[in-house]
Amino acid sequence: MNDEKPPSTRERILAAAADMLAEDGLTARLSVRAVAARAGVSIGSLRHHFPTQQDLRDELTRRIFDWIAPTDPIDDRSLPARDRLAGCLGQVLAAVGAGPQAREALAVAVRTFVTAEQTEQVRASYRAVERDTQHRLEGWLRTLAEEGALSVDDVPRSARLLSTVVNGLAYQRAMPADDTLTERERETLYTAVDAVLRPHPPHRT
Amino acid sequence: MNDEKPPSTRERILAAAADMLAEDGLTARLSVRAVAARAGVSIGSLRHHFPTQQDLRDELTRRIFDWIAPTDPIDDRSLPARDRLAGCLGQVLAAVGAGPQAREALAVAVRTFVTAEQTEQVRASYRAVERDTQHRLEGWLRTLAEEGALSVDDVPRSARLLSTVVNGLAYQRAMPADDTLTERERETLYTAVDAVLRPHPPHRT
DNA sequence: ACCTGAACACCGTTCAAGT
DNA sequence: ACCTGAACACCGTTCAAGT
Repeated sequence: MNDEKPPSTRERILAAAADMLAEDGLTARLSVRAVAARAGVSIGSLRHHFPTQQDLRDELTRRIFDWIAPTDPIDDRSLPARDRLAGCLGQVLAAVGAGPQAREALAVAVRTFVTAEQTEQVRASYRAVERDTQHRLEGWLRTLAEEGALSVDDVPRSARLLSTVVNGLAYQRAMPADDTLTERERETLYTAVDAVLRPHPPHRT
Repeated sequence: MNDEKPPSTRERILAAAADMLAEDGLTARLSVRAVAARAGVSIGSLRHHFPTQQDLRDELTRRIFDWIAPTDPIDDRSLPARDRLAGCLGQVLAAVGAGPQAREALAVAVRTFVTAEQTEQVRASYRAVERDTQHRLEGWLRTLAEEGALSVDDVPRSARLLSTVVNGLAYQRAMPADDTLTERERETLYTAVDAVLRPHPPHRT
């Protein structure tokens, strides 16, 4: 059966932008004119579907994040430790969301813990959140420590670094960064993960 | 005695840019035309002294940081590389402050960039701040790379990790803190620094 | 060496006009 | 509703020309 539908203009625009991103990587310049030309669509038409250039980028990043990582891979021993740990951290970040959702998340956090009156109640709530995060991270790290990927003694300190990195990434996601910082985010995540795990677990290259 | 010297064009340009930054805060729009007009100088003249707009920004941030922290620990070669780098990051964090001051800093950042209407102006301002930070970090790392403390190829990636870590620490400083924050902060900072500098004993790959 | 401003090649957004 | 492209108001950089 033929369920091929002619791609809508909106989809063609998104596909064109995705192609450009895939080709040029981080340096891709997704200008109105370039994307419109690539999609074979007028500037006005692009603007009709995406009122601002940022709307285009937001939708694009939303799809990219949807496309990756639905499962928790810490127990998937078929993968290298670093990939499993990075996957877990990626899921934590997935909960933060991207674009407007990430901004909302940070705004809520700041409203709740920073600009709110600093009562003991507030402080306790934050400590609880912090502790949960720390426990979660330490759990993952202990799993990997049992496999020798790192020393158990390093678990708390490493968990703290990773939690700081995740906080930093969540912060950066909330900031009006450029289009898709996914690639750089991945890179930062892996740099942090490799800093925590034993140097060079796999011997192959 | 009169030691008043007529400010050079270069200084007038920097002063004009500094004024605009002081007036409008981080969202100040330091375009070639705006700065040149404010300084009473032509576009070409501005370009003669600052070949690119980023050169202007770099010099501006360099002076601002010189103003608040005149000594740069990176140049103190009597100390190990890791202590010098950690010292530089510590200075960045010192600007963030602690306690109420750190909360205020985060609140302002969120108000300015996150909950504010996401205009192109706002995005451009944040990108500029981000770029300035990145350049500053890369400058430090390049200094250490020349001494062999890390590879020049790793500089951009390492700078991004450190910038994420600093953002994460600034975030955590703003949150209702534990007592022993500073100690753990130091530890996290050093873990990150050691991750960036030549990892572990001289086991060459 | 320093300075000028026009010119160039971009950018994102708006909008009257078509279908 | 969807699409078009010209027009507008910016941007950073280049450059022939002046002093």
